[in-house]
Amino acid sequence: MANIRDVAKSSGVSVATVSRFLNNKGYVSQEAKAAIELAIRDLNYKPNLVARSLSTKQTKFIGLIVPDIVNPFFPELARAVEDVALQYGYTVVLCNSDEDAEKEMHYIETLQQKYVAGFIVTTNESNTAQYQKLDLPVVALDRKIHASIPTVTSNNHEGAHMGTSYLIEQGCRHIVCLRGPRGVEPAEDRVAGFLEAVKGKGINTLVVDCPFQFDRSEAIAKRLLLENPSIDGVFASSDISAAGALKAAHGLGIHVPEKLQIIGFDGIGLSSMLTPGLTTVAQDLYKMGTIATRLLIQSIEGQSLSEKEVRVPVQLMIRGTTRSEER
Amino acid sequence: MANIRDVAKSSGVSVATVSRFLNNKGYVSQEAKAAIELAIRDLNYKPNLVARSLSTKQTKFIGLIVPDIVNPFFPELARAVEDVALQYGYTVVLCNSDEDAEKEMHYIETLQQKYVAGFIVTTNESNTAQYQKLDLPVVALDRKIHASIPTVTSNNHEGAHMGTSYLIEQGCRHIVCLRGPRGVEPAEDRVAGFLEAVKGKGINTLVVDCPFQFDRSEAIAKRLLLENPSIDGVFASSDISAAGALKAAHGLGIHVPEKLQIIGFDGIGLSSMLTPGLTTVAQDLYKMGTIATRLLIQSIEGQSLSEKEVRVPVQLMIRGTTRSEER
DNA sequence: GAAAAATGTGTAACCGGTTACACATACTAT
DNA sequence: ATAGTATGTGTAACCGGTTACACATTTTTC
Repeated sequence: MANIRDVAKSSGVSVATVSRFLNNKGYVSQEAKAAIELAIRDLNYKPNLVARSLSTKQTKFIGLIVPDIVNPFFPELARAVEDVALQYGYTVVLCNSDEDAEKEMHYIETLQQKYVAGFIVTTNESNTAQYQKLDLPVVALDRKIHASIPTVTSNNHEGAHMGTSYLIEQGCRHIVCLRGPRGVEPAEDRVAGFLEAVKGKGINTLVVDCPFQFDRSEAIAKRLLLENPSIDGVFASSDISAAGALKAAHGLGIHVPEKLQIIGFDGIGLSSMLTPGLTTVAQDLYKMGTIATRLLIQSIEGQSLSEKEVRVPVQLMIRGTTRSEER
Repeated sequence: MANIRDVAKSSGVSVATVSRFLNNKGYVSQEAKAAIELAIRDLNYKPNLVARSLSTKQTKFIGLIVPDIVNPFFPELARAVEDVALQYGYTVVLCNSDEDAEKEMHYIETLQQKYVAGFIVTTNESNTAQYQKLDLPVVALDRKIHASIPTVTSNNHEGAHMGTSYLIEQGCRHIVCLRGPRGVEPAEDRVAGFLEAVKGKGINTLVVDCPFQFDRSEAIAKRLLLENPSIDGVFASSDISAAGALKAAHGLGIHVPEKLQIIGFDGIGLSSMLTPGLTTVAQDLYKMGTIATRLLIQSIEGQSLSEKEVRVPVQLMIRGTTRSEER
């Protein structure tokens, strides 16, 4: 593989000139440019990005930290991150943390040793301190890590309020809220939105902890539905949990939406694949991912951030797990 | 950040000795070891992996090329790849190719410039030639690229045969095969398995092209079911397509599995979330991913490969979209 | 007791870029 | 005519590791 010195020799200029040409920096005469271009083509020269990184202390790698890429929520974000990254010449390093602070730490350290340019974080560990003292750009996606870290989230509170209100409008009087894990900011916001929507409406409510996992959600919903036959509505804090609840209802022979209405949150692809289609408070995941990535790249490239905290609006997707008006 | 020269100075030895210590290579006396260990702790020294890479022309990055991480099939592979990679100190670079040969080429080139250590490829472009002339280790996962490239696949032919035979056993007499895209090796093998299973059984069959996409699959299935009311079985080449068919059947008021039985292929998480649960020919995706990654790492680290072509067995998962024996 | 092998260490070149700085020339302004 | 600015270029140090090679000392072998 040809290197920059070969190009310099072949084009009759110095490496500095070639480097200036490559980086569009400083003065390079037209003749020099032409000669260098020719040499580059001749030699099929490609700059060695590792050498460049060593010198500049910067790579074009972005670390994307997700709890588990198998959870269908995250690929939708990852996809958006990757698209924007590619557009700006970056590549994405995938890090599954399993919500394990240690594993997450490990990734942060290793990638730092590899001069990663920045991180997009979709996890909510106690590593807050780590991220702050890290002097690398970080953007929090879908969950807030710390006030000092740029964040892209949905309007979770409003979304939950909207979804819950819709359940009430459609006639639910005994609603269970399958809330997400404690301490996860969006989950907390959604419970708050739920509670606010329900307040003073004379609704019988039940708030139950429920992880963002299908199997666990199904089991929890099954138990609840058995123990409380009067439940006629489920507000789930995630589509995965809603899917679990739907499956549980089917298993118990409870008709959805006639006897039980269910509403999810997220708007992942899965929600439209279920039968009936899942009514859900859809986040614009793709948009969230692109915004977060653009913020990160801005920050990497030393521009001041256009915004520090972005809230993407949320949209109620009405499908088959709630009764439609016309019935 | 301390560098190796700082460590050398602080421990009173030369950089060569420190380097030998770090890499467990060559002779280092006990005293030197102790002094270096101390210095490393003192200075909180972490080797600069970029500098190392420049010198060794090797990184610990693995490129994972997938068509689209949003397709739930691929995260399950990605997860396995990542787990094994982490175990061996590698990190995974995520590349969505969108089945676009050009995009794929772009990734291959860029990552080569970054000294990526090897590739795991789950796409089936015409880039065969590229991969061959690439003098980097490559492993093909879930699809064969070329005889010269180590490959990990499922027993697709046998699986399709098994699934189709099961449909016949359960009474299907007019089966449609939703086959995957042309030229994709596993899709071809599955059609072949289907055709073999059906041969001479007096089964009315229909083989239809159908991409691995939910929406398209639903639309195609809908049309087929409307045009051919006698169809009583669907053998889909992927769970995604099967999910589309299931949704189509529901939409048309066709009861599954009473009037129509459906069987998928892949065994992704989605299959158990549907109602009824999808009967499917399950691949052991996690295992496939781990084997592929281990092969790649073996190859990167210069060991001769234990196997060149691995076929992972497949398992029929009987769930609710087929009639169970006891009915 | 001499030769051979094993152990231990340091110097300096190398990987392939970037860039500070010195220097040269051409143009512009006064 | 002269200073000042814009344009253009090259040398060499630097980023932070690895490693070939030379050399010294100790241990083993016969």
